[in-house]
Amino acid sequence: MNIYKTYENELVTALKNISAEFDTSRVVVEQPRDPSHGDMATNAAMVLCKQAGKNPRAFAEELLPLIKELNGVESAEIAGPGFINFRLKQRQWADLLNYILNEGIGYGDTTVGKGQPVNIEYVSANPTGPMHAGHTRGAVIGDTLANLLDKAGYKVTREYYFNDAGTQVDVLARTAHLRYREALGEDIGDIPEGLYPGDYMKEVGQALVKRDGDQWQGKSESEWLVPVREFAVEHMMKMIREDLRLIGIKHDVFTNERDIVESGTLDTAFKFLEDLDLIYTGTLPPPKGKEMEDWEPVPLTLFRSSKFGDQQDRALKKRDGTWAYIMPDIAYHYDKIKRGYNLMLNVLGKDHAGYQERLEPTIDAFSNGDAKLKVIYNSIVKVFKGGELVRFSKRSGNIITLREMVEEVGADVVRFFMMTRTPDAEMEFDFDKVVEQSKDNPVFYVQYAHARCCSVMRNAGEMFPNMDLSVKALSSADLSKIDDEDSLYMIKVMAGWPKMVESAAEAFEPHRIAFYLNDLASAFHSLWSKGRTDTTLRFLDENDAELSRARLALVAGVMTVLASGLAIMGVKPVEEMHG
RNA sequence: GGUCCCAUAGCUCAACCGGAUAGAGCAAUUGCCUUCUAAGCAAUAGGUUGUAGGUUCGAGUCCUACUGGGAUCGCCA
Repeated sequence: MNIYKTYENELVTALKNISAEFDTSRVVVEQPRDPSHGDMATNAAMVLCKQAGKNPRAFAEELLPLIKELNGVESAEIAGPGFINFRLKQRQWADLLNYILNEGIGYGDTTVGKGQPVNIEYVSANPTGPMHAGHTRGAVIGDTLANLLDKAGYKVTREYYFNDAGTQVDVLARTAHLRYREALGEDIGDIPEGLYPGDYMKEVGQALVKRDGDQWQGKSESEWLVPVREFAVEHMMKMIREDLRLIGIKHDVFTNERDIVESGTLDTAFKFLEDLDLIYTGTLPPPKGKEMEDWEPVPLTLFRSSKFGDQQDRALKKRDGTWAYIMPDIAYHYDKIKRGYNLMLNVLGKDHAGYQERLEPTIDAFSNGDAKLKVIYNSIVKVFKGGELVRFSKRSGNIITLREMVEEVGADVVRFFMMTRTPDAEMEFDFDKVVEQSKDNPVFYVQYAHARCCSVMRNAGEMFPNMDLSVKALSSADLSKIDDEDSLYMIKVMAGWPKMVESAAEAFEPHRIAFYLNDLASAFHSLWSKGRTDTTLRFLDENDAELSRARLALVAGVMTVLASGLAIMGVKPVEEMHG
């Protein structure tokens, strides 16, 4: 239940009673930024004044009685350019709190997704090494977005796509074979240029020895390449899945390029485009603004993407006749559409800019315009350690792994922190700051609020040993006793949760949840502190069990909403803080 | 050169399909721990939202041009 939406609907109904002609699509009821403006505000007069042929304030005068008659409205007034602000009776807020307690963790669930299947692809790193800091942000964004859309009523599939066929994977196989020889006791010296130098490859070699013994030793590459490659890919994927599990990420579906090709999906997709006369043989113009020494015009198999607004047509085959990288991706999205996804989200690094635009034409063609791909690009994370920028370099093997991050600062910090910026913005992850100055890390602030709630409950248990502190029991408290301004404000912040879920889901912007939780925690910390100086505002009053019960209901509500939000973030709602 | 993204307080960032006096945290200054956990609270200060126009009841948000920063362009992935 979104209380603002409820009032908006009631208001629209009332407006239609005045005149069925009104276009009320832009009428909204929302929470004013400034609480002194009241509980709710509507722009109805300003939006409709033209249709009514009146000036905004005069029209607002006419609408005022309408507002005052809405259920539970205590007062209403006109402000600014024609806003109508109104306040609700205490009872409305008490009822809302009761509702929250009854909904529990499911408070904020909405149906805006209408059960629509949505495919969220994220991480999708190729199996050539462990997860590192650079992968982490996209992983967290994707997973949080999936949680969010799930709560918003979509049918979510979390998908991982990897390439197990390209040159990168052959390099992996060669590295694995070298480490395999090492594990068999050969002195391999330094890892040659062009192979993966990381130590994580050692265990691959050892595992291969364990499985296959020395049967690949001294054989030619053509003999061992395929089996070793397969083994190494499998091993890497296992490693990646374990890494992701460290931050609570588990994909539903893994799809690989080889399957796309071998199952014939790629050929089918290509033929589909051919049949639509979108494939031809031609020559591309030389790339602009870039020195290309080895460029020469060659006839290639091209896709008429320019017909769909692309800058130029795209090559689908290389000059040697093999598929260009884009073709398997095209086929992969063809496959997604065939699997019933009309909404496909893809979380990618910003270096993939243009991916959406390159794939959109084919997606339009495959789905007849019904399917939509939305790529969420995220900027890089700069990792600082010991005051210095850590550069990622696979070559040197000098990478900060996801595992290291989790071991040093914990999964909760990693997950929450990654969500405190819009995906677009670059961010800095400073190990020292995150550990030393906890104020720099909002996850503590939010978790602390939850821990404080738990603390109040524990104290209540001591003060009133016979009181039933279950959420259900507390919801029967006399909530009319909650009438101080700060407590009511607390409820109003909670009232905004369903709307936050909806708007964040519609915009595909999960980071808003983090900011909301911060606000919610802030309201609670403030309320708590009021009780330090003014004992009449404490949650617990030894001499008034009923009042205590009512206030504990409020605390339980805060706990519930915090837990509900933290669930989306994939962060644990802790019961006490340590250290 | 084309395309896309970004520009908001000293720093890092918010601002809910365009709403009222643009908000937090950090850094600065000042109060609050015999009182439900001070990883907290309260307060002060800090702004021509890069520049110039436009659209309208109303613009940080939309449009145009410009300035500055980043990414991208391919038969690479």
